[in-house]
Parts: sequence; structure tokens; C-alpha cells
Amino acid sequence: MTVIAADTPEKTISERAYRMIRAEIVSGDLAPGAKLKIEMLRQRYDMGAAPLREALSRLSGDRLVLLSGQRGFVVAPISAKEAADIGNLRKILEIEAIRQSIPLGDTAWEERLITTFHRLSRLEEGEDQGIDTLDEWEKQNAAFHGAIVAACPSDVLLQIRAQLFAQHERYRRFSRIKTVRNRAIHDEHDRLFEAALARDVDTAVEVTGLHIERTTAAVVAALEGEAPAAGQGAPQPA
Amino acid sequence: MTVIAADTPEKTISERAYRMIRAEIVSGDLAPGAKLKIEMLRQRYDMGAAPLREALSRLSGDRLVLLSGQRGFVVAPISAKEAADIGNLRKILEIEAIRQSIPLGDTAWEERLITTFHRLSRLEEGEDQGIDTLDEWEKQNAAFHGAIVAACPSDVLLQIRAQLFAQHERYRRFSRIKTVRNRAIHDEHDRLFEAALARDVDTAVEVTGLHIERTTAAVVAALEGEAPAAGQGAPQPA
DNA sequence: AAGATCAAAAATATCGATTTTATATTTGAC
DNA sequence: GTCAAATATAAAATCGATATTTTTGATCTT
Repeated sequence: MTVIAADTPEKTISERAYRMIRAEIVSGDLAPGAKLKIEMLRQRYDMGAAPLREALSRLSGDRLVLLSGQRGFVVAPISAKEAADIGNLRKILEIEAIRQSIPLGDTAWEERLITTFHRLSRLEEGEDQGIDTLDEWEKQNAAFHGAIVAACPSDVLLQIRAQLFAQHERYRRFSRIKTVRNRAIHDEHDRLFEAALARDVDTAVEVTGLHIERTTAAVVAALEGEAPAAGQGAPQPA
Repeated sequence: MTVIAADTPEKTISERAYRMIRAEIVSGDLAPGAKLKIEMLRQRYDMGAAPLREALSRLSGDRLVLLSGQRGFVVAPISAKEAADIGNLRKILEIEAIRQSIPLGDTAWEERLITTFHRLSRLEEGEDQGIDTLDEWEKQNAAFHGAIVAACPSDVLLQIRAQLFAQHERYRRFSRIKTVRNRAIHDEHDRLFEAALARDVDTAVEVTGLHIERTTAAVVAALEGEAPAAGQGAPQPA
């Protein structure tokens, strides 16, 4: 979540590295705790060490990568405790962003809201499309929630919110909880959508709070059932 | 605010670069909007380009540096609007951290609290020592507020809080508002200290809220009186 | 066999040089 | 004289190579 002039469409190799590695960490392709050896990344992405190290440095600020003195980079490990912390914080900040956004949304904001909700609904209500529905759902889910807060005038808030959203997404995906065609989740999205359009801030806030709380609880439960902490012990391959 | 194994006492040049540049930006030695040319930094700090670029990459995640596609790095500009945003957000997060910290503070926490408050008080009540009291006050102020939230169990929260604290500090210093021997500020610190020791969360939260609100208002007023936005137009020398 | 010591291998961090891109300057046309 | 194109300059981004540090593995000792 580096601050970059919004108009930065991958002008540098470093930027590409940042996005690619970030995506792979969030999706779980790079497992929690996995060692990020420069040489291995060089081959994987076909670039020099410099842009990779810059990208990893930035990612460590996003809490997706851990940087340890002369010992290199590691994908941030995962724990049930942190899942809870992230959920709690994300709730607080998402709510604040919504409070600021909804009253200021203009026509373009409404239209974007409608579009993204529609796309998300199709996935949540339609027939199961098969394999990579999850990637697509995560994308549309992020777009929908992003649309709600898009009118929030505070860049600082939006940036931190986006950071937490990404961290939360990583946990959600890692925990393999059922999201894609989950009736309760879709109901909440639906209610959130209606409240936002109706400019009913209090309801939107309430629904969002519950939405995040429920998801977080499910993630924490899944992680606690599985193991106390993943990505701490023996190294996992990428 | 990169995630580094807490035990990282400047093992690398990159880490040193990060800390030094960060300190200079927060203190204002590197002015808002100033161009951060690699060659100039190389000479200033006597190191190669690689560690500098890594440090700057990390700083861009802290919103202290702005990174723009093939155009290099710039010290983040400041604006009255952002001052308000940061203050607002810092209030929310500081309060949350206090809520989590105070109930969990142990004996060591209490002792640290007492020590840091004492040191801060000496500066705020004692005779004016002269020139670099401000640096010292900022240091003790940070230590005191840090001590209050030190028992907060959420690393995520503490990290983001620290980020916002640094940003807020930069604005405070830039705006040149009177902090060091300000009666109102010392009163608030005093009340906050007592409330924390007494484990009176509600009072601590209330005082902190006011404390941050008042400071932020003063900063915003100072910035609005001065200029709409600093560090946007013609380049300022470092 | 467990532990310590040393040597070899691997990986990190950094440098100096090169390539690419942006900015400033000159030149020429109208 | 003003604008635009062409050129020169400066800076950013990246690479390949090297120095340093950590980790691994082997050897020796008690």
C-alpha cells in the first residue's frame, strides 16, 4: 500500500514485482511462512535482485512479508490471534470509511455501486461455475466493498483500509471458509447494498459490522480447529 | 513501519537508511515536497543506491515518501486536509489501543508509564532549556504515549498506530504550534497519566480524544493560516 | 552418541556500471 | 518572438558481480 501517484500503471519492474508477489501471497500461492529467496524469485519472475528487494520491502510494510536482518524475507506467518486482530481493526476502519463515504457519494458512485453489486450477485446467486470461481468472487467482493467506500474523502483511511482488506482476504482464503455461494453472506451484501443506496448510514454500518464479525469468527474458528499457528515451524514450499 | 523481527538493531545499511531518512522527514529536515534524488542521498549518507531505494520504498508505505513511476521519490507533501484526516484517524486508533492496553497492563507497564510520564513532565514543567528542547520533547512525548498503549496485544493495531503517530508528529512540528511548555497539553498528559494508572479506561479515552482533537485543530488552523498546501508547487530544498 | 569446532556451501546485502527514461536546452521554422 | 522538434543532460531503474553473513555439513573430542 505504498503511496504512488494514482496514475502508476506499472511503469517499473519493481512495481510489477510488487503486484505479482502481493497477489500470490494474498491468494496463498506463496504459503504463509515460506522463505522468499531472491534467487528463486529471480527465476520465477525473470528479473534482477534490485526490483525484487524493493517490492519485498514495500510488502513488509503491508504486513504480508516479514523482513529479518541479514536473514532475508519470509511470507508473513498466520495465526488465529492475528486473524481476530485484523478482523477487529478492519471492522473499525471499514465502518469509519462507510460513514464518510455514503453521505458524499454522487451519481457516479451510485452507478458503480449498482454495477459491482450486480456482478457480485450473479456469482453468489447463479449456478456454480466450477474451479476458479473463488478468484472471481474475491475480485468482485473487493470491488463491491471498494465501491461502497469509494466516496470517502480520506486517502489515509482508504489506504489503511485497503491494507487491512488484503490481509483479511488472505486469511479468508487460507482458512477455506465457504464464501462463494453462502446464503448468509449474500443476504448481508444485499442489505448493505440497499442501505447504501438509501443513504441509510446506520444500517449500512450495522450490517457491515456484523458481516465482518461473522466472517472473522468463521476464519478464527477454522484456524483454531486446524493448528495454533501456520507458517511458523518447518518451512513450507512456495 | 515495516514488519521486522523486533530484534532488528540496524543489521543492514538499508535499515539504517530507513531510520535516518524517516527521522529527517518527521523532523522536517527534509521538507515536504522535497525531491529525493538518489545521487544526492548517496553523498549525504555515503551508501549505494540499493539500500536507499529499499528504504524509500518502505517509507512510501508509511506515507512519508511519495513514489512516482520513472520519476523517483519525493517527500510527501502536506495539506491542511490531510492533517485533519490523520488526526481523526489517529484518534480512533489511539483510543482503540488504549482500550485494549490499560486493562492488560502489568507491573512493568505501570513502571514504564511512571518513568516516561516523569521524564515528560520535567520538560513540560521545568525551566526552558533552550534550543533543542523540541526534539527532546517529541521524543519523550512519543515515549509516554507509547507506554500507555504498550500493553495492547494487537501488533497490527500498534503498527498502524505508530505510523499515524509519526505522520501526526510531522504535521505538529511543521506547523510550529506551541507544544513544549503548553499548560493545556501538560494538563491533559497529567489527567491521562492518572486515569491510566487508575485503570479508568473511559476517562483515559475521553482525555486522549480531546487531546488529539485539540492538537489537530491547532495544526489545521496553523496550516490554513499559512498556505493551502505546502510541498506541492516549486521544489523546496532539503 | 552428544556436543563443539571448523570448513564449505548457500544466500543476503551491497556496490559500481549500464540502460532506459525524463527533463532541460538548444536550434530552426514560421 | 513563439512554438515545436531535436538534441544534450541529468536522473531513475536495473543489472551483473562482489563482499559479507548465515546456514549446513563434516570432523574431531569427550
